[in-house]
Amino acid sequence: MSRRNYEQVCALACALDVVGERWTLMIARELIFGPRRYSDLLRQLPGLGTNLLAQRLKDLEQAELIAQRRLPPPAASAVYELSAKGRESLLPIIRAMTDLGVTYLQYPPPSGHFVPVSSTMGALSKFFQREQAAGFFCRVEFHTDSDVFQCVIANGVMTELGFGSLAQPDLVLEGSTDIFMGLVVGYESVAAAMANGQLNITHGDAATAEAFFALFRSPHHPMVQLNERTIIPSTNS
Amino acid sequence: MSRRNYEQVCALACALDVVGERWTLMIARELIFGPRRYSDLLRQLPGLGTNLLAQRLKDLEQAELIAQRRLPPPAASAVYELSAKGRESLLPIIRAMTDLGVTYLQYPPPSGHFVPVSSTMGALSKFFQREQAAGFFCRVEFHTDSDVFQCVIANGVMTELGFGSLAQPDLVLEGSTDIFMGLVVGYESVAAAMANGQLNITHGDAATAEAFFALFRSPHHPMVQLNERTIIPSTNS
DNA sequence: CCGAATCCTTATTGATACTG
DNA sequence: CAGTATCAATAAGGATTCGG
Repeated sequence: MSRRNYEQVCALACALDVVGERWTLMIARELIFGPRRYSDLLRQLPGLGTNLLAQRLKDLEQAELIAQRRLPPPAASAVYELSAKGRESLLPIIRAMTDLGVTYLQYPPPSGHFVPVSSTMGALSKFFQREQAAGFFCRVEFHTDSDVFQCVIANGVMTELGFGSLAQPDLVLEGSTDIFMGLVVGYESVAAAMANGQLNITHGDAATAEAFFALFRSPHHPMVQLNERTIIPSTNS
Repeated sequence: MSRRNYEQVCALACALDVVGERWTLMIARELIFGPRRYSDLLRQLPGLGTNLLAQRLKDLEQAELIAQRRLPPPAASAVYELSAKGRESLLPIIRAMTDLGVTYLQYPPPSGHFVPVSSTMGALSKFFQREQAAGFFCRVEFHTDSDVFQCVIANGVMTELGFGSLAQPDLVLEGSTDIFMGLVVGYESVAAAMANGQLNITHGDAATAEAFFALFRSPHHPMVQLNERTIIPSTNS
C-alpha cells in the first residue's frame, strides 16, 4: 500500500516522492519559526483533514525531515520540529518556492483567504529592507488570538524572528494576522488600523510602529499599486 | 471549476497552487535542457496520462512559465520550452529539490524504474567535479533509442549540455539511459558495459570514455558503496 | 483538550479509446 | 502527432468517534 510515486531514477522525482504531495511543504513551513503542536498545525492549515495531517507528519518523520519531541511533564503535549536535515534541505526549497510565489501573490486577497501566522512572519523576513534599517533598534512583540511572536531589529539587522514573548519589548501589538500582513506589505497604515480598532498598541507608541513597518516593502506590482491607495485611508474590513 | 488551491495569503501556497500539483515540476524538468515536443514529454514521463499532460501544459503556459513555439514549416510540429520567467524561477526550485532528492536516491534502482534522458543529463551537471577536470577537453555525443544529446568540457569547464549532435565529437556513445546513468554515478565501468554490449563506442576510444566518466561522482553513500562493487564487474541487466 | 483512527463523499489521477 | 473524451482507480476533504 505504498504511496504513489514516480518510479524514476531522478533526484527530482525522489524529492517529490518525499515532499511533493499536497500539504507536505505547507506543514514544513509551519515549523520554520519554531516547534508546533498538532492542533497548532491543524488550526493554521484550514482544509487539511486531521487524518492527512497525521499521515504527513508520519511521512516527514520517517524521511527524517521532522522530529516529534515530547515536552517534559506537566506540559504533557508533544511538539513537532524540523530536524537539522529538514532545515538544511527544506528551507532552500521553500525559499525558492516563495520567490516564485510572491510573483503571483495578490493583495488584498480574495475574500475567505486565510492569513497564517507563519506567512506573516515569513513576510517580515522576506520583505525586510536592510538598507532602510541602518542603525535601527526595535524589539517588537505581536499578539494574535492564538499566537505570540517576536521580531527584533538590532543595529539594522533582524536578529530574532520566532514564537514567544520578549523580556523588554519596545512595542507590543495586538491584532489579527490580516492586519499585520497588511502593515508589512504596506497596504494598511498604522493610523488607519488603529482608528479601525483592528490594531491595538499595548506598549510603545504609534510613531515607533510606523517607523518599524516602514522597514518593509514588497517589490511586486500588486502591492506597490495598492500601497499608493493607502494614501486614502481605507475602511475595508 | 477552478483547480483546488490552498486559499491562503502565503507565497508558498501561491507557488504550490501553480507548480505544486503532481507532474508539474517533472514536466518543467523535461524542458531544462531544451525545447521538447508533446510526444517527447509523454515518452519521458511514464504514468502521466495524455489528458493530464495537456492540462499541465496549459496551466504552465497560463502561468507564463513555459511557452509553446510552433516550428517553421516543413517541421510542422510544436515544441514547448521554458520562458525566461520559467527558467529563473523554476530552476532554483528544481535545484533545491534535487539537492534533497539525491539523499534518497538509490542505486541500482528498484527494477521497473525508468531512467529519463533529462535525469541522466542532470546527473552530468550535478555530479561533475570541476577539480578533477582541470585542463580537460572533451566533446561527447550520447545516443539513446530516442534522443541525441551532447556534453562539452572545455579547459575543465562544462560549456555545453543539451540536446542535439556535435560537429566534431571526440567521443560518440551509444547505449541506454540506464547505462549512461550507471557510468556517471560510477556504478558501471566502461569496460564492463562494452563487454556486455550495453555500451557502444561509435567514435573515439574506451580510454577517452574512461577519462570522461572519471570526472563525475556522486557524493552520497549508496552510490559510493556501490561504486566499490564495480571492482567486480557486474553482469546485471 | 490532544493526537489520532474511521467512515464516507467528492475531486483528482491514470489508462484507454478516440478524433482533427 | 497532438491532443479530447471517457471512465475506473485513488487520494483528499470533512464529519465523527475514540483512547490518553
